[in-house]
Amino acid sequence: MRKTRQRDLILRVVCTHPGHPSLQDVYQMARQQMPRIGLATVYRHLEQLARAGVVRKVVLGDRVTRYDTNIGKHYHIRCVECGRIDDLPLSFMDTIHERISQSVGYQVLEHFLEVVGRCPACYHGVTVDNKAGRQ
Amino acid sequence: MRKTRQRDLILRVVCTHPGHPSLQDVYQMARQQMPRIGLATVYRHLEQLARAGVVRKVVLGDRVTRYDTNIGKHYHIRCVECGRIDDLPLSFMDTIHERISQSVGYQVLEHFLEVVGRCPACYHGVTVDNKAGRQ
DNA sequence: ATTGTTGCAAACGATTTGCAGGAGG
DNA sequence: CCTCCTGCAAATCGTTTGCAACAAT
Repeated sequence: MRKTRQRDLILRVVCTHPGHPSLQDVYQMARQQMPRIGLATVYRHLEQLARAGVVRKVVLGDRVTRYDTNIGKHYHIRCVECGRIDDLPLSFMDTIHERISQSVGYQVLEHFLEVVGRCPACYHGVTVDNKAGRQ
Repeated sequence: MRKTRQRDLILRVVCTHPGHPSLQDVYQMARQQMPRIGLATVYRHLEQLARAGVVRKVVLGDRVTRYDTNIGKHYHIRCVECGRIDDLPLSFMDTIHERISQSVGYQVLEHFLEVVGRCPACYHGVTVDNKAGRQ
């Protein structure tokens, strides 16, 4: 992989981002520094970063792909009103894999836990509604 | 809501189905009995059934909407190769809601657990590959 | 010079909506 | 006869891919 201005920018943007940026989020942020950058370029670099293990690709119930800069195994909570994502302070259940592969015949690869709710802001009626999405 | 031939058919089809049919699945099955039925009709009735609590709408990591006829709270396992879905023999964690709403400020509404793996058939190289989909 | 990378635009996959005509009550 | 429901087609939404021009080595 070559070193390019785009690559550097995307890496910088995604690593700087505190939260769980979606492809569109990263794209918008990148455009502020490089207005003519293409969505596909951002997409391909994020995929590559995910394959390389630098970020973790996350798909939740709202069907949006997000790239998590927190590599460690953990779960997420999503606000049904505004789309905000937070990490869950819940210990990762490593034992689940063995427990399951016994009972179902599956070879277990991974598992995801998603909690859905209303974030503090939305719960108190201050809904901002960046992006809704429910199931 | 009126009683129509389409409505009856869709209810019958979805309730008959043993598994976790997607919109497309129900559509295809319905078409066998009523070839000119529209996808939108199936979609709208399934949404309505979900709202009425007759079926449960489920979105997993492959982004496909499925309608689960098993109303009880439970989790799912998905085969990364062929897209097969099964219920998980894992007790539903009711305590999770209280535990979480304490630590994060969210009002917790619901939670989903998805295990991803390879089903017996695909694990043993007999992959049928109905529909792939990974994250 | 070679070859991987970029930007644009178009393809995709699945869901969701608009609307004129049709059927239920 | 009045509405709600239906089928068709088109819109949407986000992701993914094809490709000719471009830039890194």
